[in-house]
Amino acid sequence: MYLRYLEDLDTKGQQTASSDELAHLCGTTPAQVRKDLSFFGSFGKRGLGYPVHELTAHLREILGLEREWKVVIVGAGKIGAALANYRGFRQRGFRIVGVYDNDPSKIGKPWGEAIIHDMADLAQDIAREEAPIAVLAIPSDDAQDVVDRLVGAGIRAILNFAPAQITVPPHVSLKSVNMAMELEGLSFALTNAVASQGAA
Amino acid sequence: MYLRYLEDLDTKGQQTASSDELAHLCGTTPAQVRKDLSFFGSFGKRGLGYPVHELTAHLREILGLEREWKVVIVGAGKIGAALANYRGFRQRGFRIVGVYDNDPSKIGKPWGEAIIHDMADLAQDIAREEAPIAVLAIPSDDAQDVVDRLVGAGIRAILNFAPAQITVPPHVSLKSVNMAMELEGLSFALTNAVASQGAA
DNA sequence: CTAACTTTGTGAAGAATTTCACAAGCCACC
DNA sequence: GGTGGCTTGTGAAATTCTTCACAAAGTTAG
Repeated sequence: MYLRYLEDLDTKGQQTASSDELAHLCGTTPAQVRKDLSFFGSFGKRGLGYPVHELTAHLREILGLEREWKVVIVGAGKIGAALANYRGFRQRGFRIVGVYDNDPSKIGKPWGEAIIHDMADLAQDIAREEAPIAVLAIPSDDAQDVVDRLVGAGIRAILNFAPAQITVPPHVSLKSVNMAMELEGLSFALTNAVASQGAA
Repeated sequence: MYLRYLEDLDTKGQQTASSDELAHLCGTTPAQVRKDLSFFGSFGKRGLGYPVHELTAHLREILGLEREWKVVIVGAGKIGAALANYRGFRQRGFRIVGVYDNDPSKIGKPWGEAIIHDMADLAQDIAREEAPIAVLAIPSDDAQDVVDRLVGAGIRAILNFAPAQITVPPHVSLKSVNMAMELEGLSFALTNAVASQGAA
């Protein structure tokens, strides 16, 4: 999150930013900003603040964004389409090297710049391309099954959009985004009128 | 999350579930499950566990899912399409009452079951329909602007898919989902090879 | 060069969350 | 009815996370 705002400031040409300014932008506190950043090193200059451009580079390095990551998208439905078209991925160094589906009527059809591949080829393609990241945009029922195949093919990280709980071995990283669950969280907030404001 | 698994168990016909079993399913600890549930009341039976069907109903009530929520989708792009088509919403009591865009070439076109409306009508429609929830699927640049209009029209909760930090007054609930940021989290995990497994 | 002013980095204090551990309650079986 | 085996609910302990507060270090002005 810090990176996002620092990049903004950088393009605006701002040289330095104080923890106070960053905190205000990110909706947190100056002390939190300083603690967070100090975890990775001592980037700031006392009396002046943090050097925007330099810190941006540092964070990109820490996050591993200086290299290109190959990504496969599994599932050529609406969510898959939204993800494949999303410019943010390419901009940030995530290159989509393949889109896969098991629907015969879709296989071979063009899909933006890519072509939809048969899911049967998934394993060997991952192994050959050495794509470490997969984005899962398929129905829940097949999710765990496909995950197991991905893991078997050597995938190292999965971003899961299927509304299913899936399990992976400890050496594989997993993040799940569940849109229905997010809405349910809002439903709870409305029902209980707590006005629990959340920023992210 | 507990609700999701309890529903699964319920359809499987399971009568009761222990905190141990729920913890295993959800990837947490039995003590955590008990603490969480006890926050809302005393649902379990000692020696036996939690009554699956009954607890499901309780949680649905707590989350406010017994009623129907009207939802508007703002932005008829790929992400909007994915969301509008997503069955999980309807299934869980979220009814999409309108889709809006400001692109003249899209306005009036059919969109699944609905028709794309002009964003200019957004405010009055929200007020008339009394839709309390909006899903934001538009480019970042317009996000804060549209949010302000939604708030002015009386929206009470926003689910934001635009990769922008937006602010709302305290009486409005906000959740943001940022797909690029999720991928960056995975990039960090891979780069630092911590094998930090995350379930959600 | 000095003095006044800023801002970081970080121990220590404080707050929140998670885990532990165990009494109390429930069931089943004899 | 009593006994043994489970499982919840919950104070207390342990851990983690956040905030405070201030010395150290840098900047600017004169």
